[in-house]
Amino acid sequence: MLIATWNINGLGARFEFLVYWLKARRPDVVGLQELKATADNVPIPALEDLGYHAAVCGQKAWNGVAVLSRHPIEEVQSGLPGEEEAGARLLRVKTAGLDFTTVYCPNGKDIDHLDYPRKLAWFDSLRDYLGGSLGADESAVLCGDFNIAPTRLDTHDEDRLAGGIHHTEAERERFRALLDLGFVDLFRELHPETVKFSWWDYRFGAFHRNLGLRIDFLLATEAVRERVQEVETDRDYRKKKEGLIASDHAPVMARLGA
DNA sequence: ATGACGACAAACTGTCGA
Repeated sequence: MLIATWNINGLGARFEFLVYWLKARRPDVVGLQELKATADNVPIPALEDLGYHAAVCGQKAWNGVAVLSRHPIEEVQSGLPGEEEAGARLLRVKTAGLDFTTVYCPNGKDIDHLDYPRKLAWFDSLRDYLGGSLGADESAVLCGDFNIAPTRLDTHDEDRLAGGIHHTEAERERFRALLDLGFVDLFRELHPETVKFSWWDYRFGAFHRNLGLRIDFLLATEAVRERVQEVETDRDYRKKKEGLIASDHAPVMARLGA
């Protein structure tokens, strides 16, 4: 079974590219972020034709998350409780035997911006919400765009960027607090020393110079981690495909055994 | 190296992203 997370940067702009990727990789379950679309803008019949069920937590223009699954989906939670003002950023479902949550965590903009303390507070809310509802032996996945580079291995320039947005100790504490709930970072578990990014700026020729960040994660509980065979960043799909423009994020995928 | 890119809403420019 293949699970994945992907910030697609606009469902309307990316749908054809998304279909292309779904056909190529055939993931069983995928968490999508940054739909920038409402639920009724999601082309459900086209997804059904490809064999996917869909659950959507959307809003106009910004944010928005969804789960696509080749297995039936039971929606558990749409929106992070207490953080409604931050937008459509969390969706939790049961599918394929998993407690599967996908999140689009706030960016924060800059450490001097009002959005930065709001970002930290949002992570506190996420920890409190999950901490109160996560079963110890559960097969749970928490995936998405976390907008935090957890360690110096997860950024192209720790020396220059440390202390700035995505690289502050306060953000990194928030990330570790999620791990403390019983999650592990699947990519880092399998590749303790590997520098591989999941996001590259559209500007500066950043992708081709590999000036990126690893901010998209598949976190999972031990029951899932035991099943993991491989984890990879689908870097090839950060590239233009048949004239279609890619997202600025690459998908991150994990192969699970039975 | 902070400009370059791209999406979106609304309007042909501004805001946001990370």
